Amino acid sequence: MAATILVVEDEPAIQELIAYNLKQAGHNLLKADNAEQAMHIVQTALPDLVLLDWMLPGISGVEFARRLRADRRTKQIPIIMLTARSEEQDKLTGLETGADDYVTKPFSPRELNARVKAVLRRRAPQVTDDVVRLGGLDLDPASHRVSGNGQPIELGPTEFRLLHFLMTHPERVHSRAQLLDQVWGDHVFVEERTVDVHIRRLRKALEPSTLDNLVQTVRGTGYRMSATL
Amino acid sequence: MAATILVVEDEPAIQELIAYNLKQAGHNLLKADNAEQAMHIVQTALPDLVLLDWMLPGISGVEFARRLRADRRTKQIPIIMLTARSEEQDKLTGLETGADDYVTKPFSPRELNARVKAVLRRRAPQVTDDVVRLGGLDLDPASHRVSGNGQPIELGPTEFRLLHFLMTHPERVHSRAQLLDQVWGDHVFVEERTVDVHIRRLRKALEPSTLDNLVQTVRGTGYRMSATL
DNA sequence: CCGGACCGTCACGGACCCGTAACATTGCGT
DNA sequence: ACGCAATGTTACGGGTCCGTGACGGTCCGG
Repeated sequence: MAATILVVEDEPAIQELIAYNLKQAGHNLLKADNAEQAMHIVQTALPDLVLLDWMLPGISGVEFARRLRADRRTKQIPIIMLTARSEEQDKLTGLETGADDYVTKPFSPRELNARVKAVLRRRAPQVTDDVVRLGGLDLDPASHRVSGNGQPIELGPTEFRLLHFLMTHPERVHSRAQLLDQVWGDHVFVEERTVDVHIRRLRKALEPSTLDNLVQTVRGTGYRMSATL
Repeated sequence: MAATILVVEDEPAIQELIAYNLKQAGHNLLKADNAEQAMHIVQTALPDLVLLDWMLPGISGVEFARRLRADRRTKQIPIIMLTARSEEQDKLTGLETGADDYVTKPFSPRELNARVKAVLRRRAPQVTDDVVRLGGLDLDPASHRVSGNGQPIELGPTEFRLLHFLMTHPERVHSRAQLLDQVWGDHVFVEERTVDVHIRRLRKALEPSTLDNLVQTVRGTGYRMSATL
């Protein structure tokens, strides 16, 4: 539960307030009061979470977030943005840019802690190279092998990455766009329906093990990996 | 708890009275004595609450409220209306228009403060994707799963959003128009009776868990989610 | 150069869901 | 008790979303 958190905030008072509370909650704190400094810290320390003030001198919070998202090493670091007003516009821009949540000033320490906790919990399943086991499925990223109920399963590269992602983020609905981002990679221009086809191929490959119903459709939303049966 | 409040009132004496009291309570005050002026302030300052006299020269309070509700940026700003008469008609019109509460003149400062406090506290709970539990129902936005008394429940997309909204705003009556706004989205042209049908479908889906009576009808007003039984 | 593996797209058909109307029922005022 | 209005309930047509098979293209290794 203890995490390294970077706070990017130019007002010393607010930064102190945040830092105090998060230290109380058992986190390690890093501080920056502008985007350049923050960028440097991110590159070297790779924090688990960034608390980002939306209004910054020099490079804005929006731009900073965009740069984080552009780099493969930092793209999955969650961002909580701090915004002065509860303006709908900011929220939209923020969420589009890739912020995971937002907190409007003024905020209570309790609220801040709750959000931080939620975001960290949400990102909990870290992508590792460990063997993933779930619901009778075994997937080994190192050897690139998959087996269902002991029987080996043959998968193409894309289906493998797809299954890997789904298994490491189970019990959670992923939109086709999210799957394209996470499995195909950013900035690829591929029809969303393509996801359907690969889901189909994945299911077909899981059929012999009668594990194909682990991959479930949530109509109007996306796909989900069930953890049981 | 400190909030920015806009007072729209044409009688200087009453405006002063209100302003004095609310400043004492620690709020930031904005004042307007007609609707045009008020509209301008709202657009630029985005207050947290509007105290609105129902009888105004020029554009009436009703019309002003309607305009607030028409704009996406201002539609969720709560409104407390001040009405001279305690006539049932005014209350109904007001609540239909989207006022959150009303205070009838003459009122005591104590009552006014109480109402303001209540409305601010009541402000829409922030939408998070945390699991919602209530009265035996579990709803998980992330995995898009619902269960009642442990048994899984199948819902269509609309019923899911409907139940989600009701569970996050329980013990409160929602008119059909409000439900259409919140669940269907803005600017959709859908018959209000459609809400009835989806309520029906939701109840039917909850029947197997004998939780269907959690969704209650308030005749002449709308629907409400009960927190118990 | 050829063939296989893999991928992205498309088209078709079916399943599902939604909005509406029409009818049945309930609740409330008189 | 009666009648009106509000709500419950059901059925249906249309539209959207999704599963599925097929097709052409690309990339490599032989």
